[in-house]
Amino acid sequence: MPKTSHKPNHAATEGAAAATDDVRAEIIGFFEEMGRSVRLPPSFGRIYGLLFASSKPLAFEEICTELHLSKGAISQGLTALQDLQAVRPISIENDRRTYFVPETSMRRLSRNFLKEVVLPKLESGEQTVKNLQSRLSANEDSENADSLAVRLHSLHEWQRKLRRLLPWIAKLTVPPRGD
Amino acid sequence: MPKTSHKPNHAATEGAAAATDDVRAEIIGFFEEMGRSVRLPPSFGRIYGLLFASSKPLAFEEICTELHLSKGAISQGLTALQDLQAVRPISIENDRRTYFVPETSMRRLSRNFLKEVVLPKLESGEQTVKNLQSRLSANEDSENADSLAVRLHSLHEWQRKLRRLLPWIAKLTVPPRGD
DNA sequence: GATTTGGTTTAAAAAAAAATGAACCAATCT
DNA sequence: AGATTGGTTCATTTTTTTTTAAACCAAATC
Repeated sequence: MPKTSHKPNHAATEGAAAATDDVRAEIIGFFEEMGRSVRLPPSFGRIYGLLFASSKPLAFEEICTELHLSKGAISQGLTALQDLQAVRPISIENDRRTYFVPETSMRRLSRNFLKEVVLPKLESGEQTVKNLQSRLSANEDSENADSLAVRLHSLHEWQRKLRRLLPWIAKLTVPPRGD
Repeated sequence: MPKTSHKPNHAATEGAAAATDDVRAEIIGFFEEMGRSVRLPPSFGRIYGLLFASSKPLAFEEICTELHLSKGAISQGLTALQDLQAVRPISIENDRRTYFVPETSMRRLSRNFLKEVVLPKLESGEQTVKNLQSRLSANEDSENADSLAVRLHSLHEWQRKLRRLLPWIAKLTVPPRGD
């Protein structure tokens, strides 16, 4: 099989398939960019994009060759995406390889992301702020301790609000009567 | 004046000031990390953090020396932060230098951020998806065109929902009755 | 039990992002 | 006018991140 990425197809559907390949490339780019904005390496986004654009599960090897990426990159990418529950491995009869399908529910994707990456960061931030506040009140003396206390308080408020809002973001839903 | 970063202070407040400096360093680190998670270079977050931790406006030069960063870095950082409206320049009587103060309202900060960075990205994404959908329906033939159409549709829905939710995120408020 | 297949781990190379520092500019001061 | 101050720009260097590729492992096959 040649390495060039177009699939074999009838003469009749040839042009259309090429167009579809175009679309697929653009979807891959789209998810690369999406991932980028939440600090995933390009390869991770591209892997997800390829799976998203594919109508059937893909095996490790296929992903490698389609994306022209090394086995190492794919392995790392798939592991991370599984951790985020953005892709799921499935096994297929009489085939030793594991295939992968994308999580396509945007709702579940965002819920997992918030839970796995945003929430931990928020929690550690809350801890830091609490810690700073108590350290600050411990030595109540410096000229600017007061203004700092005010600012830390607003930070604390903000964290509280964000935490309350998080579930709604996860669902990407505006609550009843919220319209 | 020595380059070491502790300020001159009375013997009585010496220990406390050191502790306050500690707190300040940690705040700087906190914002460095915050910035990082929205893809700002470390220096940008640190500049904001320094201003946030300071009770009075700081001049360009002071920022340089406090953070041990080059003039170039500070200049770029301040420009970007001003674009995001995360810091504001102020002028002071009989002083040629411009001083800077942080925007401390977390609400305004998040509003600006969403408007300046999230919304544009969302809009360009919407455009891409629309474009892909029409290109896909143009050649209605490929075996997997259907499943792709379904997926693109869910992507579209997601964008629509996110757009509706954005204002609530900007305000970091759970909508009325949303509790 | 040797070999092939499917995949992981990791040191090293490549690429990308960030910081530096020197040249530069525009006000102000002498 | 010349020098100084406050700051910007941008080519170069440094640091960090990402990818590669080679060594490795475990399960299945010969």
